[in-house]
Amino acid sequence: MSDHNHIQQNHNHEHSGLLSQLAESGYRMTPQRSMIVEAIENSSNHISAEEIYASVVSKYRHVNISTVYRTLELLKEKGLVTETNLGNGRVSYHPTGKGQHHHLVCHKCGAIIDLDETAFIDLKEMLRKKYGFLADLKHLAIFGSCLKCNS
Amino acid sequence: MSDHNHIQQNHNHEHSGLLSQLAESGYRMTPQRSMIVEAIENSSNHISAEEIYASVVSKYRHVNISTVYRTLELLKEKGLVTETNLGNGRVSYHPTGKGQHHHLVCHKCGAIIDLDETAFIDLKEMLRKKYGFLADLKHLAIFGSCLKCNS
DNA sequence: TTTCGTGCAAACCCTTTGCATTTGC
DNA sequence: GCAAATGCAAAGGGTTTGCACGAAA
Repeated sequence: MSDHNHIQQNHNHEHSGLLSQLAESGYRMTPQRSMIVEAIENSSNHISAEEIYASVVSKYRHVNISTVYRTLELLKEKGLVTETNLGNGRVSYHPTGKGQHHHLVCHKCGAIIDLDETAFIDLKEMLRKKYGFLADLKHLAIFGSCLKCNS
Repeated sequence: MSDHNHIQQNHNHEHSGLLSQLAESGYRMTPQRSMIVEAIENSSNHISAEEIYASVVSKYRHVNISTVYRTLELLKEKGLVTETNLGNGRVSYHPTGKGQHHHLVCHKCGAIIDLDETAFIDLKEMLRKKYGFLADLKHLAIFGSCLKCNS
């Protein structure tokens, strides 16, 4: 469920972008990091820590989920992935370089509708002008009910 | 910290509004519920489960936090309180009857700026028209950095 | 070889649940 | 008196941490 709305492709085929950027920052190249990064880059859209773990473990059984969390921590610090709270205590990750987008999360059917990054330009501008607040709209998820569910 | 932006008052002084509404729904009146509801209604703005618990326990030592969670569950079901995720894995509660508002959360200093419920009317309308999505904007928190922090 | 990264297990935080007891009505 | 609410303690889910071992540079 909730994946039929993800129509975003991977137009950007530089090999292991995130991985090479980690390496350039002086971090070591390990098979685990390589697989974790691959899972993130191959995900159609956003992917949770558990999903990354599942993907990696299906290749190498001996990977531990704490390594996934530690790698995500690194990637976040370096600004290479963006974290989005999609509700239900679930946090998802997305490579920053793939472009930002926003989420409309239907609390009835669980569908996630993606909006491109320009969708909230007006909102952002309003908040800046009125409140001097620089909204970090890489992270925005709005909850509600979708077209199908509020018929 | 983060409380200096809460300048909202309790203009609505009917005695124990939430409590009487619970009673009208057939639920029993207990000292625990009364204290929990009081803590919510007296909070300047939004209050977490732990904060409610702390407030109640300071009066009657024998209250248990599970009772707080169970009462919040009831109040949510009845639509008497609104739940807002202010980040940091912490969820806050607010009496629905006090009027809705939105939050700008500064991830640098932790300040929470309140916006009144009309602030996102345009946004809501845009989402409805463009996507048929009925945004539930009782819950909205936007993260970013505030005027003081992005000087 | 030496520092960094990993696996493992245990701890963590917040929230939920099962069950026996107490309480409101 | 009886159903509903509570306290307690234990479990749950997702995430983090300490530590000794293993692997990258």
